[in-house]
Amino acid sequence: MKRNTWQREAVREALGTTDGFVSAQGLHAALRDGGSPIGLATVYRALSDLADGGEADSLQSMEGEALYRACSTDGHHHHLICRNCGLTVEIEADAVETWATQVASANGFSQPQHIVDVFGLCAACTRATTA
Amino acid sequence: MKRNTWQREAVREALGTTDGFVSAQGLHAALRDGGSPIGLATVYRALSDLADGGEADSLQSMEGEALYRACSTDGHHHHLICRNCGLTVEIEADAVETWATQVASANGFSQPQHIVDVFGLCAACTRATTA
DNA sequence: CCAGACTTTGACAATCATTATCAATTGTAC
DNA sequence: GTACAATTGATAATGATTGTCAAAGTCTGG
Ligand SMILES: [Zn+2]
Ligand SMILES: [Zn+2]
Ligand SMILES: [Zn+2]
Ligand SMILES: [Zn+2]
Repeated sequence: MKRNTWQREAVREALGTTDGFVSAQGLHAALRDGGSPIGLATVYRALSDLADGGEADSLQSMEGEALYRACSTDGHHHHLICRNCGLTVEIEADAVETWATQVASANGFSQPQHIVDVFGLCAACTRATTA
Repeated sequence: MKRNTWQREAVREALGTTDGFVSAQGLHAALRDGGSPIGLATVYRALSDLADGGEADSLQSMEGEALYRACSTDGHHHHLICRNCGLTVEIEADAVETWATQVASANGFSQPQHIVDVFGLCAACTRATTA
């Protein structure tokens, strides 16, 4: 059975108060800075569990690091992410969903999964860079 | 300036004769098995160069490994990949391209990039699994 | 054909994120 | 409370990738 520990709750809450995507390492550092003695391995495990349970979304940063986020949208969706400040916008795109399943079946593939992420510079970061 | 070495050519050729996506490690192993004394670091460097120069496409496997492939399509495109045997189909989807740029600009993002990959089981692997 | 200047190579060490270990701790059901 | 299985966390192990740097290779005049 699944137990309730303050560690798991701490991770859930820390993830909830974080705006963009965070890495396990980053969240662990934040928790430690906040005075929590939580262990790194536990943060990895908790994030993995949250992702499995659908409470968190995960993706790979362009540097190959696994990032997590507690999204407000319940269903399946994708993300538009600022590669400078991490600002994240949740996007739903039925057109992409149907396209993915269709391109898969059109080529005889079953059990399709897809990875769709858009990275860019948000308005604020664009302004800051241009200035 | 960029020099010509048999190592670079060996990597280019090995990549060309490989069907699906390969990892640096995998390509190095294949070259070694083929009798080449090429070094691992060199394979990493060569693949990275080929990717930079547009001669190879790269993506991250779902396990986080960097994979490379010499694609036949010249322009920008995406991939439909069998997660069992690695069979890869190159797919072009203008609809997805325009969607990505539009969703970015609609949210004030500039310099959009996107990652779009579809994974699944190819017809042969689907049959093998079901049988 | 050189020589010199500059690149590239490759064995090896160093990084760095992530996972495995495993004894000690802690939730939970009765 | 007791018993017992799940969880934790310090630490070691893993595994891909990158850094190092001396030795070897490549190219370009002369
Ligand atoms: Zn930004
Ligand atoms: Zn989707
Ligand atoms: Zn297959
Ligand atoms: Zn595209």
